[in-house]
Amino acid sequence: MAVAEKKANARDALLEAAEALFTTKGFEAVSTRELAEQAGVNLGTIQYHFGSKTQLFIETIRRVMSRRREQQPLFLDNRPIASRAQAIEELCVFVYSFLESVCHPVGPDVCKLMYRECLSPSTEDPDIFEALVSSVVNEFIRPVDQRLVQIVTTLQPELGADEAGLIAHSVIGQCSFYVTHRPFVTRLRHCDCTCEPTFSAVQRHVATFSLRALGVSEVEIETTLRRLQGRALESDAQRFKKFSQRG
Amino acid sequence: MAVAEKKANARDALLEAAEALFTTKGFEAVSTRELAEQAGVNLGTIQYHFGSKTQLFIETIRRVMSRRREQQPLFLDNRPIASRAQAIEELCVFVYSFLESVCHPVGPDVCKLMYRECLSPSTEDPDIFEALVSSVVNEFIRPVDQRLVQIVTTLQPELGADEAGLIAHSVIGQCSFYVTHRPFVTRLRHCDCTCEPTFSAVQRHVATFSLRALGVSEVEIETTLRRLQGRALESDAQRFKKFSQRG
DNA sequence: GTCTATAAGCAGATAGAC
DNA sequence: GTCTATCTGCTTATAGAC
Repeated sequence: MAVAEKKANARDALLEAAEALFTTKGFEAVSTRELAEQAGVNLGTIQYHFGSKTQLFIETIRRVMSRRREQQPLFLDNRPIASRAQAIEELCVFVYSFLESVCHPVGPDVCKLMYRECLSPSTEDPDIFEALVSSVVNEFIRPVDQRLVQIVTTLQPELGADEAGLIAHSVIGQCSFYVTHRPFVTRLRHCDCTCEPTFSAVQRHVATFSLRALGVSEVEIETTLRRLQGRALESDAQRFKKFSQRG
Repeated sequence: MAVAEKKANARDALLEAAEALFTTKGFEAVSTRELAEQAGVNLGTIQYHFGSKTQLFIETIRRVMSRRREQQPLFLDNRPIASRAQAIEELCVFVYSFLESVCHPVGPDVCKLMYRECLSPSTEDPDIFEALVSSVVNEFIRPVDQRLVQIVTTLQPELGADEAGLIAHSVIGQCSFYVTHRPFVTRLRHCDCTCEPTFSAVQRHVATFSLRALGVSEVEIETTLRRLQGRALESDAQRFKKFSQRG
């Protein structure tokens, strides 16, 4: 489509274009001609700098995923959790921020990339599969999982690692549902749950549902949500947006 | 690959081959030549009977999804729920059976099909998108959602339709997590959660987590799971397998 | 390091014989 | 209704001039 942006460096221009095209359309659907045109470079440049379309894709995955990690320190900064009340608060902040980050990505949509590519035939290439899985796990899933396990074991210190892990899956699963099932839920409910006013209800529900399952009382939940209202949650979302936009 | 099965009818042979190939490899990754070869028919037969590869794919989606619905009446037969105790039991049966059906599909893997195709560029074709979304919602998501809403509103009759729907999302989201995140969780946990002995722990966890969030007491949960152990859950899984295999 | 030109192959769709 | 042969357009990758 649009071409002719200033290019400092053919290699970097290609990586930029690859990021934009691969994350929106997927590996198979993007042709090398399209990549070259978007980057404003010659077709042969891809072979010269990367050797193949596959290798360019792999480098793009690594770049995107490692940037994603830098962009989400907000609810993952592993600030120590001193009290039960703080753990409850951190879980709320986590759910609100994580849902925001997966439903309304500001940069490239890494969720779409990982779900699409992990099911698509491109992953029959073992190089692509390995790059995808290791990048996604190290830069995206593991930090999220670790933070959740930290929160959960503060709330229930008697829990083993396996049980805490399963609880982390339940929280992540509830959130990513709205990404993986989005078109189907939109049709089913006749509204897009990732848009307001439903989105706020979704955030509140996932936080509440998870806290109830963790044995937190209604009073504690209400108090925390009211305390956070208009303060930490919003400021955290703000911080996320600001941080992401400068990335 | 393998060819030369007896073909009663070229059209049916093509639909059979299309089901096998499209569900395992996806729309883009299957060529018309491959389809014709697998079906043991001539290449031109596809155009003659279906007009295009796209139309053959759409008919395949409809066929697969409507068959899927017939295969899962077990936890969706909408048998009336008379008591709170029965609602708790039905939720357990639902979670165990639903997880089994999505993690260990006996026929074509409809989950893989829907998640892959819904993110892939094939859905830029509005005909494919419409066929996919309406089939998935009508034959797969809505029955599951309705059953869950029925169970949840028995447990908490004061709930509105929106809140009950959000709880249904939470249950489905927890289950489908193990499908959509399977390769990543396998790497993260160094074991495949869809295989024993972890799979049983997952089933038990999702049921317990959801019931706790619905305010069901530990005693009620324990009693129900113990009662179902070796009886309803297993027999329901058996029924599912038997029913599916004859499909 | 970047360019043009082209190779080699596969895609979906079609024309026309039978 | 099924076949063969072919058309047109696309893909990735490469060879060689500059």
